[in-house]
Amino acid sequence: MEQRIEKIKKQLHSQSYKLTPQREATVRVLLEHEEDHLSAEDVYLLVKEKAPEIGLATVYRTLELLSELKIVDKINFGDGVSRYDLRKEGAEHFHHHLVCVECGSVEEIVEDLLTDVESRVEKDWGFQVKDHRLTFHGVCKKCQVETVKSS
Amino acid sequence: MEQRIEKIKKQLHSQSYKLTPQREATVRVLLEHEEDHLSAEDVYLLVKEKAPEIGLATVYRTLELLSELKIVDKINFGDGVSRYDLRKEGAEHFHHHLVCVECGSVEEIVEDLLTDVESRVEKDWGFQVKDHRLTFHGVCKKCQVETVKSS
DNA sequence: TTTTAAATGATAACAATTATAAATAATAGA
DNA sequence: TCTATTATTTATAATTGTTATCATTTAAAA
Ligand SMILES: [Zn+2]
Ligand SMILES: [Zn+2]
Ligand SMILES: [Zn+2]
Ligand SMILES: [Zn+2]
Repeated sequence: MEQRIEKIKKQLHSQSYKLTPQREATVRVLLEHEEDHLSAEDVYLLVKEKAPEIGLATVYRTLELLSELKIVDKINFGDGVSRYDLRKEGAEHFHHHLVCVECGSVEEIVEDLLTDVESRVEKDWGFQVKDHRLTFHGVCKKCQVETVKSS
Repeated sequence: MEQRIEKIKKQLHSQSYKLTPQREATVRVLLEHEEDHLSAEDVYLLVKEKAPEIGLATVYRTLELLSELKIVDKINFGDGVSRYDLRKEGAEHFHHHLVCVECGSVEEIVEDLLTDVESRVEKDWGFQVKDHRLTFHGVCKKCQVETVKSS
């Protein structure tokens, strides 16, 4: 935890941004909920628990800043809200998601499955890939079992 | 054109929906702008040109309906708007997109590059894939040339 | 310390989307 | 056909997520 905060602090400093108390509180919330996919509002409410004086605008600004520095990725699962997802330690690219259409759960795939696909895209379409967003929609393991049971 | 409208009409009827004049006008706009990625507002303005009496809410409802029937796919490129994209004729899955971070252009990949990846996901993660969303962010062919020129 | 710039908090403004209710059109039954 | 019922649409209000504004605070520089 502390190490990762320290690292993020350095990333901010390298672009001459400061890790203010508000920003640190926000980053801590993101770290403590790394498995989740929090909306700005979610983050705001969680940060408020430890630092009640923080404003919603500051949370939005912080998340925007962290996005620009590629510390978090902004993602949208189709409900009207943006969600903010910490990059995995040392990850070059954004990780992938499995969204269950039955229960709404979101699972993560950290492994980069797209190496081959991306070289094809570069070669055959002449498009220089910098990053990607890949989400699978389907039925999670748990819901598959449920379906079998109830049939 | 007429064939595809006829087909969509049947898809609607099969779920006991009607192809009202407003819905037809909306579908026509989508067909005429198949290469584009129109927002609800975009569609509304274009439909209004031929059927000025249509209301924005109707366009939203129609797009929602077409989404449910998998006639169009709703996609979000990270600006705050949903965009609506007709499924390619006979396509099983949603096609992919190449978004240029320089010029904002959006190119399409109709070929399904994910067959292997999806079978891995099914096998190794036990997730039953129904559909996907894949977008690459990077530099398009044209902007790569620009960069070379100006350097 | 004084000056300057950066960051914050409260709140207003904005834009996209959804909900509501009255009007219209289509459909089915008598 | 007329009537009743249902589906659909229009106009508009309400809601929601996000961004902009501005006065205030904090931190850094001179
Ligand atoms: Zn994630
Ligand atoms: Zn599930
Ligand atoms: Zn497309
Ligand atoms: Zn480009």
